[in-house]
Order: sequence, then structure tokens, then C-alpha cells
Amino acid sequence: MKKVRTRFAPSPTGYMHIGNLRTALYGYLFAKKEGGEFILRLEDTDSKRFVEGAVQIIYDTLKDAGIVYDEGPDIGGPCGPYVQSERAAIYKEYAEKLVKLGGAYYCFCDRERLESLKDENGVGRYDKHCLHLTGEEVREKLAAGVPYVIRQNVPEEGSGSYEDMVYGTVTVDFKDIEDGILLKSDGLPTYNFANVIDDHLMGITHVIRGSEYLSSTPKYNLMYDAFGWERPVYIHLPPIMKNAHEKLSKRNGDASYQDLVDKGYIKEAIVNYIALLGWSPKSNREKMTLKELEENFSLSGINKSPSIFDEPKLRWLSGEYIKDMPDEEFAKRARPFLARSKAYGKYDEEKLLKILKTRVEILSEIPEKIDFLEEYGPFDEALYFNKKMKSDAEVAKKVLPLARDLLASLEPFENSAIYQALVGLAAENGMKNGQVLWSVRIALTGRENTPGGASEMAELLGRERTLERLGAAMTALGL
RNA sequence: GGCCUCAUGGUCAAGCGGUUAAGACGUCGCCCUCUCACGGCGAAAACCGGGGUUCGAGUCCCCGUGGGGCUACCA
Repeated sequence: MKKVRTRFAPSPTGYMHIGNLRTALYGYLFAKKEGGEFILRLEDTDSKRFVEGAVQIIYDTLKDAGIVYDEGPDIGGPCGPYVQSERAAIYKEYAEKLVKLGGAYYCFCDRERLESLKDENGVGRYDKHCLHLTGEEVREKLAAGVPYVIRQNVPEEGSGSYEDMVYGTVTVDFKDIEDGILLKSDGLPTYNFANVIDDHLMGITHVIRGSEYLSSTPKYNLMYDAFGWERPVYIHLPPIMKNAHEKLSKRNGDASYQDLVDKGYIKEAIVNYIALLGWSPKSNREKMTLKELEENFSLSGINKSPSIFDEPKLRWLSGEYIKDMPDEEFAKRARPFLARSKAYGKYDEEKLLKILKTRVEILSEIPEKIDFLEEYGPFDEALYFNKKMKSDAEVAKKVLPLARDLLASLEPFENSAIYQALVGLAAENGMKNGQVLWSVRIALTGRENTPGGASEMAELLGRERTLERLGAAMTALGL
């Protein structure tokens, strides 16, 4: 059996979108699952669309996501170069060869004539005008330097079929396919042509790409057939949508890989999530590492219908990754976000992280979750009221002084000891635990909700700040 | 317009002729609990419509409707 070779062939025109990344991911997963190779090729034949820095983004994104290619522009390989703009001579040679084989022909029609072929709606296909030029006429024009393109010669009758691995049999009548341009007048190939030549020359066995190529695949096959080359297996992927009507794209939103990483989504979760968009594993387990995805990937699990990118679910997955992450790893990843908080550097980092770990799904939530530590100030005494805890300002007036005295000398000043002490205080004074705990927590933070209980907050704040705030709260209550 | 293609809860999806139509996210409720969160338990929620085929259709066929794509000297 031939070794499986897949490729990811992006055009360096900007950001890596989630859809692009998924196409790359599936190509990678399939190749690895089959023990094959995955290669990266840059399709930059349209100089007008070239965007500075886009190539680097492609390298960086793949690397960051853990998608490693076996051959590519920056690492080389036996089928290079892997950049189409550096392969112009190859395409020209093959285009001329295809002309000789009857699969293509020279066309000298100018734009004006081409325009005249279209109807009021701008539709109308080429009429094969130049196909009927004699060999002599072609030679003359070529010699005279008349600008030309090379067009594919699509049969006027019949149809082309192929078996797509996800969509099944796809058939298109040749009469619905135009004699597309293979080699532009600037000498560079169009996507269709360069793609076929490169995929063949690079030994690609499985073409994995978006479903937008579903109906143009028969014309690729025509070329493979004309050259006498073996056709690859096609695997078309449904689009990833922003909503029911729009495809995910930079223009519609900002769901590029980098944007998500910047927002603090855990990158493994992003990769995991997009693998699940359009593909479902045999088992019901959804959280999977790249390695596990490689092992479990299968073409039969690929879905045919478009899927909508659901950020809430990505959020959840990201949170799962955080919760399962070793503390040191979480610390490493959280630190840059921690640094954005006012509380950064003023509290014990380890304690902060511990509190954050189960309360954060994406890293960018970190600052907002702990900023409150530095936002202590006068607050409404109605906060002391809690029906379930049977607590209110009057209770607080009783509790706070006792708590302050108790905590002033408590050793060690640490969560469970503090908790035990406060509960003990409640018992001694015939109060409910909640009355003490609630009052203290409110006094310490001035907030109805905090990421942790009274004892945890006290530990975090430290003895000095705890006593200080207890004192301030008592003063506010008129004590 | 022509052609290709898709259609199960709000979202991702399982299902591949006979099921009480999985599971996950989200939502809601309950439990746990020093508030929040975590965790546990539970609930509501779906086969686009119409014709066939069949003893039997979410599953097969046709039509319709709706969505997406292609129809460039873009990829």
C-alpha cells in the first residue's frame, strides 16, 4: 500500500482562521493515524493578495497548535520548493505538456472579447474560440508576442464523477464547467492548475480541503486523467460557520486562532474543540489530547453539514483543561494574565492561583476575578443581611469584635485553622456558623460574592490586612 | 439564473429500516457548601414539509422549502 501523504496548502493572505486550522488539523490527524506524512505548501500564486507577515503566522500557528509537518518551506524536503511562486518554471512546462496532450490550449482572447461573452448578469462562459486556432496560427501569435493564457480543454459532452470520502458520489456535467485558465498571462498558474501539478509531484494521496471545491473537482480529475496520473482520494470538509448564514471569517468576527489564544483560551482546548467541529469520535469522550485525537481519528466520523462555532462550548473545554492542569503548568500560563491585575505582586501567588483554578475558564478572566482584593472600600451595611445565614448588621456588630480578637493572635494564620477558630467562636456564643462566617467575609471584602469563604479570604489577605479591614468595618458600623 | 451540496433539541452531535431518538455545551431545578465556584443528581428541549417504497422510515427514493458553495487571468 502506498504511504499516505496529505498536505495543508494555505494561501498567505492573512490570519489563520479556525476553518483553515481545522483543515490543517484533519490533514495532520489523518496522515498520522495512517502512519503517513503531512506536508505544508504555500500557495502564493496571486501576488495581489499577498499579505506581509502572513507566512510567519502560518508557521507560528501550526507550531503553537502542535501540528507538525514533515516537509515544508522552512524545513525543506524531497519535493521542494514548497512555495508555489518558486515553482513557476515547473507549471509552465506542465502546461505546455498538457497542451500537447490535448488537455489544454493557448488562448489569445483579450479582456474585451471575454467581457462580450457575458450576459447582463455577468455570467457566460468561454466559447472555446481559440481551441479552433490552427497550429500555424498559434505559432504565429506566439512568435509575434501576443499575450496569451493556457486554458483547460473541457469536453463539451459527458460528465465527471468521483467518490468523495465524506460526500459520496459527486457528478458534474462537463457542459457546466468552463474552460478555465490554467496559466495566466503573467506566466503564473492559477490555483486549480498549480494545485494539481503540485499534489501529483509531491505524491499527495489524499486531498483534504473545504467543500467549496466539491463541484470543481471533476475538472481537476480531467487534468489527472489527461496526464495519465493517478487521481488522489478526495476528502471534502463542511464549512465552519459563524452563524446559520455566515461562514467564519476574519471579516465576520475575530475567531482566528491567535485571537482565541489572546483571549486566554487554552490552546489544547482550541485544537480539541475544532477537531470536534465536524467530526465525532466513536466514543463519547470529548476531551482528548492531540495524541489521542491522532489515535481516534477516522474519516467515517466526519460530518457533512456545516457546523456553527460555539464559543460557550470552547469555553467549557478550556475550563476543563485548566482544572486538569498541574498547578505549575497553570501558574506558568496564568502568570501573564495575573500580571494584568492590580492585585498582582501584593498577594501570595500560589494562593491566588489555587482560588482561580476552579473559577476560571479562560485566562483573561483572571484580572477581573481578583481585582476586588484591591478594591476594598466603604460598602452598604445591607450586605450583612442574609436570610439563609440569619445574618445582618446587628449580628455583625457582635461577631466582628470577637473575630478580630481571635484572629489577632491565631497561629497558624491559615485557612483551616481560621475556619476552626471561627466555627468555635460561633459555638461559644450560641450562634450559627453562617452568622459568623458570613459577617466576617463581608467585612473582609465588602462583596456579596467572593471566590472563596471567610477563612480563605482571611488567609489570602494575611493577618495584617485582615485585622485592618475588620477594624475598618467595625468603625463603619459605629463601633 | 445554472450547477454542486447540506438538513436530528438553542449549539456540537450519535443513529446507518424496528431505539423509551445517545452523549456533550448551554439553560433550569435540587444536593453539597463559610457566599461564589468545583463536584453530584435531575429536568425541559429535536428528526424542515409533502409524497412514495416497506409489515415497519430520523434512517431508502422523489418533490418542495430553507441553508451553504461554485459559476474570476482569487485561493
